[in-house]
Amino acid sequence: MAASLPASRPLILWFRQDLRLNDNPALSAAAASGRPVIALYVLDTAMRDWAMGGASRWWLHHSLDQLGAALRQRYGIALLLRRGDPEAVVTALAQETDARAVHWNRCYEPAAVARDTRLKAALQESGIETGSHNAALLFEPWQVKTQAGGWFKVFSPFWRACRALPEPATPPRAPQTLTPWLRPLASDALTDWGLLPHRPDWAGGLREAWTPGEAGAAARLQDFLDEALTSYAQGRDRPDRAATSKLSPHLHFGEISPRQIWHAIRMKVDTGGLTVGSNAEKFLAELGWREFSYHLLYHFPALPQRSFRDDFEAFPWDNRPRLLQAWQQGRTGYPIVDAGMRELWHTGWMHNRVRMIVASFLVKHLRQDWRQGAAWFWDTLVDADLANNAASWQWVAGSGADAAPYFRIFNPILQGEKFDSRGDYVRRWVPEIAALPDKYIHKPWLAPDKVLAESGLRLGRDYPAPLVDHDGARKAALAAFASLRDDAREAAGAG
DNA sequence: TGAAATGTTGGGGCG
DNA sequence: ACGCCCCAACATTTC
Repeated sequence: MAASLPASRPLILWFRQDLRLNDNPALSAAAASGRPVIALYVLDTAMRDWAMGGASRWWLHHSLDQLGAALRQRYGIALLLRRGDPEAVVTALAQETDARAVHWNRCYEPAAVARDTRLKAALQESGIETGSHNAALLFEPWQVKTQAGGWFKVFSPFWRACRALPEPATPPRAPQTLTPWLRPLASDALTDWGLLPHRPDWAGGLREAWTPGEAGAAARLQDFLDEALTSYAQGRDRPDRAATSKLSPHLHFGEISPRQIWHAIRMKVDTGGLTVGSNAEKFLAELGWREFSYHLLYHFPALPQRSFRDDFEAFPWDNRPRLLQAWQQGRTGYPIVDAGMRELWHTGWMHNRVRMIVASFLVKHLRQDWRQGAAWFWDTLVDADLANNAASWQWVAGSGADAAPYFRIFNPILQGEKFDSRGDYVRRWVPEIAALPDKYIHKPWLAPDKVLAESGLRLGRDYPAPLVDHDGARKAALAAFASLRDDAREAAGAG
């Protein structure tokens, strides 16, 4: 009877990286409160480090568009859009509307944690109730502990510990009703935020490749379950096949939760038997790597800026913008590397196997600082995610937790021949060498003149000669690594 | 979630 | 027939 008194003070439901209605604990809490709800998204224009990159902004625009439509259709609630320093915007809105409570789902980036902690204290100080919920992770970073009570620095024991915890709860569906707050509020228009590229509009490839939003995420998951899961363990390494889930950007923006994925997989395994089982295990472990990245970032907040292994701070990087730029533009002369970089530029995404290859190439063959690579990925990936990006780059560089040892240097030719054996992937993204026979598709510079001529390819003109020699670059990288070790030994000896 | 260098073995060509 | 050498093919070690 008293549940929806018009005079009841409102609850602010603050959307952040949880742009969905289903399995959204903050939204469920808002519904359960019975209070009128103000749905808010704040564009953070005050952020200094790690402001959203171009590809992410494109995605955000469409995801907010979808969320706004869903809120309106389902609940008759408008998504209020404001920009500025989120702390100030939320505080001001709470005062403006005499809000009784503010609810949100947690973010785990160090700056967001600090901000939310301050905001929570300030709101409570003014007698406003706050609620923060977990919508983004299977397990909270502080929940997973070693025997000794510390945090994990190695993946396998981390994931084992996760699996020993109670399974994540079954994700609830979106609540039936939310009570709208009827007083009109000034809102920005989404188009005013300039999130979409213009002059030039480089987003054509993104539009072809993606459907941002909760419905798009659900469709993507269903497609993966139907088409790719049963051969995931093998197929996931093949960039020439559509064998991965491509859920990463949806996960980043919270259009789907890892809990929803976990349970969808579980249902599939229960009905599908063993062939699904081992593949599902492999896929769940990928969710595990995501959890591990968040675990690392939470407990080592400098992860995006600083090498996890201290000795790596002394690594003799070869700071040469020309090399970095050739890598960014996909003009290294190594087809598998260039294909990956061009896929990234065109679609805002790159196959995971190829990410490892291009990252290894930048850090080891070109000896450019992993932070340069991380910054480029940050700007160009639609799934750019601070925890995943920092942890993964450090993993490849060898500077991270449980990282690949530095001497593990991918051979871009062998990797290409192994995982893109017929060259389909390379031909798609590096069309100028498409006419080369399979034998030379991953090493055009070894093709005899006759073959080059028949393929209509002038090496060094139509397609670059290799930027560096593989064997020489490999040896140089190993030497640089050795110098790091010697420095450490010397320092220890001197100390 | 590598690759290259080095070591070992065994079949077969050949004098 | 026998020993020698060559060199795949595979295993181990090293970076």
